[in-house]
Amino acid sequence: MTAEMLKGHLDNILLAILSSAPAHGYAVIEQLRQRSAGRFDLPEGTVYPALHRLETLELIDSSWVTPEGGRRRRVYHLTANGREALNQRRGSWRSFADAVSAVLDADAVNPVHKAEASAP
Amino acid sequence: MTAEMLKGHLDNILLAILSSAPAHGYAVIEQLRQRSAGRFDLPEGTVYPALHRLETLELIDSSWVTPEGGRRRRVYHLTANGREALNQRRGSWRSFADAVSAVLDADAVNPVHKAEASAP
DNA sequence: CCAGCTACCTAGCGTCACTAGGCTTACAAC
DNA sequence: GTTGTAAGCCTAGTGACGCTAGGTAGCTGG
Repeated sequence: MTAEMLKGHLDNILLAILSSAPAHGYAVIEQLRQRSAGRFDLPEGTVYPALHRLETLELIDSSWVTPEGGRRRRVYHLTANGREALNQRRGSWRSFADAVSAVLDADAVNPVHKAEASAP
Repeated sequence: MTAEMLKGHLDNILLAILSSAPAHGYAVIEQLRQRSAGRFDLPEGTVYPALHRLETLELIDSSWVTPEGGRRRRVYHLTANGREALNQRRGSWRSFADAVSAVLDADAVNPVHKAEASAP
């Protein structure tokens, strides 16, 4: 699971996290860790800039919240645009994932039987 | 299906293509188009450098071949390392894809019923 | 007081797919 | 014969983006 793999997909999963409930950056990171069974354990330097990017794109917006006896946090929530984008991106994720799987599994579903299967 | 999505996955699908049969660059591009039902229609400027990269990593190697009445082509085929790497990468692809799907579909399996379900 | 956690931010780096261009050879049409 | 089109290969440069490394600040417990 290299770092490059995430490129182009980070925005999507961030939107997905925020679609369940508004959350601040740190919480987003924890949610991601949980929902992915520890496979996405992202550094802050990855997540914060991504959130800023999404806000610039107006797919999310933020508000500062100070919980009782806590320090202030920046809480993000999806905009209408964001929700729409998420649905769209879920579709293109499926399309992409299907395409990759199709290529990866093309003739190697069961490599042992390959010769057998492709025989006339 | 943006361009960024492919990052970190291109090598894997190229290895997969070459695992069925050796092929030259142009043929790899066509195979990819076919096996992905047109979703991967990659420019040469993407594929050739990637093939060179894989050769440097010794996951594939190449030989110049001149077919009857044709011009010479550079034909690539998997090395033992390449075949091993492919198996490994198939695993990490599944892991990655599962994680993304898990996050994407977490609470949005049926978004229409969400409000209903989360109501007190 | 200091360690450690929460919580936020950013400049710079390295990787990588893609753009845009160039080159050569086979084959068909005019 | 030359012009066009497709096959076939290559590479310098660009832009996007995740990550590293570093900083700031508040709260809690020993």
